[in-house]
Order: sequence, then structure tokens, then C-alpha cells
Amino acid sequence: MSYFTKLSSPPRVSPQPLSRVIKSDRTRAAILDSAFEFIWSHPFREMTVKSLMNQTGTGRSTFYRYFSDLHEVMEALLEMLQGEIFTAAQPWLTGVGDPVALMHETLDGLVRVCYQRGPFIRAMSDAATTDKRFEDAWKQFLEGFDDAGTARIESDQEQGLIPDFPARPVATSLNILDAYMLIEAFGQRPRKQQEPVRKALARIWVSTLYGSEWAEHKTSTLVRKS
Amino acid sequence: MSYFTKLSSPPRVSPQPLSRVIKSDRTRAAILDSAFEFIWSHPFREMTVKSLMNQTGTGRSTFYRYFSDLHEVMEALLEMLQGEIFTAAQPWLTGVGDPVALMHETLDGLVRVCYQRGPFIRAMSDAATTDKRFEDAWKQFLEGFDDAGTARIESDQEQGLIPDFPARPVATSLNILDAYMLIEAFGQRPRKQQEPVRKALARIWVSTLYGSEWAEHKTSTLVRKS
DNA sequence: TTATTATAACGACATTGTGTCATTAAGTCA
DNA sequence: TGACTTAATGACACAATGTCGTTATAATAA
Repeated sequence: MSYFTKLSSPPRVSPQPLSRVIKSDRTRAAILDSAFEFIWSHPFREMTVKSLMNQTGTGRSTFYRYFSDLHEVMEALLEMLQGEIFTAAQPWLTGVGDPVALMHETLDGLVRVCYQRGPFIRAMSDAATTDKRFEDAWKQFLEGFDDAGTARIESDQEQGLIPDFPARPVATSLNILDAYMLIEAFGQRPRKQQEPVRKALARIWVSTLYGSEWAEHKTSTLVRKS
Repeated sequence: MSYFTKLSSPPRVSPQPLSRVIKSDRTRAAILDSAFEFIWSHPFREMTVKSLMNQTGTGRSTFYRYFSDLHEVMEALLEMLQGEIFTAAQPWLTGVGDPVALMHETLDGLVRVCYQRGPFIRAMSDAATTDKRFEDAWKQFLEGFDDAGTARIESDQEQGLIPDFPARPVATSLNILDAYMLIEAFGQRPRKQQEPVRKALARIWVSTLYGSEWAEHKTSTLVRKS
């Protein structure tokens, strides 16, 4: 409803046209709001320009003044989501201390965010199959996690916390596991329960990286220096 | 080219209309061939009824005598794929003997089939996002593996080979891992190398189910009775 | 407040794809 | 070959996209 409308006029640092361009910002925000709302209760495949503009009061063709197509709207929404998810994943990706505990912290965060934004993330993943440009954007989003995960694994390998194996394919696999399991579980109402999902993911990540002896625990005696 | 044309006239056991319905079978097969070929070199999103019928010689509207829409074609193709993949997965799902060895056998088979059919499987997964009916068919296909995997895990748990945890969410997770990792790696040319993918998947499956101490080996001393 | 001007919104149009239907053509079998 | 069943066709209605020239409405300066 108001998610984007609230932020409709970003702080303008520019010199002259101080509040000259305000109306357009509000319309743009209205379109994003409309898409946000639409996605909450419909699959992405049912989204049309008409369906979005019906909710904004303005005519359909006005849409094209702000976005070149529906996927460009999704791209704008993805940017919003990106920060939220990446933040949730931080503990294990960059944190210091017991890596098993960090792992649980990260998965807790991811499950929480994805539960809350489920249908939204689902829509992103769906939209990625129908447009080359957005497919690339989505892929790049996922690759960000591959890079960060690979770095963390390699760093832990240097410290002897994780056995020596090629880090990237495992990091990629585990990220794909997260992404699509979370989309599957929370992407459509009724959403599944959080607890079994969290536990399954934790078991797989911990067993694979730190050893199955820690799979039942939320902490370990492994410690990360530096 | 000839994948379906060859099989165009299935052995008819029926009494009277022996070769009465032949022409229609050939056209249907031509459409399936056309779709099969199309998918090999184009993303699913570019497939149109026109693009398929151009390759068959017959006019566009004839398509609707055989299929109600593009997704129904995909459904027919999915059935073909289904057997191939399920067969490849059999060793671990139903086999007897060292489960780690069986696991490797199954993953080898899956990687081989998915490498060969990559763009094809990718198209299935893409098509599942754009049509409710086909989405259900695809989901049911995946659920088949969830059921079989869950059964195998529970059975191994009873024998003490796998620790006691809720089997289904882990089975689901690991299947999602396979499906989307294989699609990601082999779904578009140039396809990635098979070896790193195979190894990453094996590491994750084995560590999670049978313990990370077996992750480096192709066999174990665990044995399955019965 | 009003005039000026930038720009947002509109509606009609061309285009592409879908799915239907009455009609025509072709194939199958006696 | 002729009868007649069934496949193929092309025109049509519909839905959605994206463009463009025109109109209406903001914001600003007098």
C-alpha cells in the first residue's frame, strides 16, 4: 500500500529543480506499490500492465513513461529485496567466532526474511524465466552469494576448519539449495512451517561444511580466529 | 529430428481401425519433434505455436487439433523425460548394499542424463512458472522423488545407518538441490563441466546422510541388509 | 493570483500472439 | 473409384504490448 509511496521523494541533493519533479516520483512509487501488492496475492504470470495501472488511477499507457516493461518493475523491486536478504546472511559470511553458531544465525535470518517476503521472492524467481535482462539480474544477485560463500569456505579451509575441496561448486550448490527450498516452502500461501525448513537446511549446511558431528547442535567447539 | 516421428505409430493392438488413424499420429509426432528441436536451441520463452508449426509444414491452426496449448506439448515431453530420470535415480532409491556406493551410482546417472538433456530440463522448469496446469505436473514429478527419497532415508534410519531426524524436509531439500543445480549447470550452453558438479552434489548428499567421514570416498563400510 | 512553460496523462493505433469455427481438402477403406 | 471420415485451412475475435501525437495539469515566476 504505502511501501514506496512513503519513500516517493528521495532526498534531492541537486541544486535547482528542488521540488519540480515531485508528481512523477509519486506516480512511479504508486506503480511499484501496485506491483508489490499485486504480487502478494497473484502469481507473477498474471501480472499485466493494465492490472497494475488499474490500481494507480492513471491510464495504462502512462506506465511506459516510467518503465519500459514489467520486468523493469521487477528489477526495481529486486533491488529493494537484495539488501534485506544480504543483511540477513551476514553473520556467517563475514562474522568471527564459532562458525556453526554463525551458520545457525544466518539461516535463522534467511528463513525469517524469506518467510515474510515469500510470494515476493517467488515472483522474482518466476520473472527470471521470462526475460533475458531480468534473468541476468537475478543470476547476478545469486552469484553475489556464491562469491561470498566461496570466500568464507576458502578462508575456513585455510584455518583447517573445513576439509579441502573445491569451494565454489559446493558454495553454489548450497546457495541454490537455500534459494529454491525457501521459495518452494514460503513462495505460495499457505506457507509451510518455518521450523522443519530451518532444521533441514541447517543439517545440510553444517554436515557438509563442518562435519555431521555438529549437525545436532547449535554451537561447536570450532573457533575462527582472525 | 526423428525422436517422435520414429515412434509415430505405436503398435496398435486394437482390432478394426488398423491404419486408419495414421496421418494424425504423424502430425502429432511432427509437432513434438519440432518442440524438441526448438527447445534445444532456444529458451522456452521464445516458443510460439507459429514457431513450432513452421517446422512441420502444416498451418498454425492445425496445432489446436492436437494440443490445447504449448504447455500441453511440454506435458507430453515431460512424460518422456520422466522415465529416463527416474531410472537413473534407481540405484540409491531402491538398491541393496553399501549405500554410499549406491549414492554415487545414482548421482553419476543423474549427472549424465541431465548433462545430455540439459536445455530440455531447463525448458520444463521454465514452463512450470507460466502455467498452472503444467506447474502442477512438474511439481508432481519432483514430489515423486521426495516420496522415494523419504522412504529410503527412513528405511536407513531404522537400520541405524542414518541419524534420526525428520526425513521428508531433508529429502525435499536434497532433491531441490539436485534439480536446480543440474538445471543451472547444464541447462544452457555452454554447459559446465560434469566433474565438479558431480563431486559437489556427492559431498553434500553423503555428508548429510551418512556422515562427512565418507565424503571423500566412493564406498563405505556401511552395509544395508534386507 | 495568474501566465508561462515543462511535463505528466491520455486515447487511438499498429503489432503480435492466441484460440475458435465454418469451410475446404485430403486421406482411408469398401 | 466412390463414399465418407478426418485433417488442414484461413478468416475472425480477442487480449496484451508498446508508440505517438495531442491534451491536460503541474510547478514556478511575475
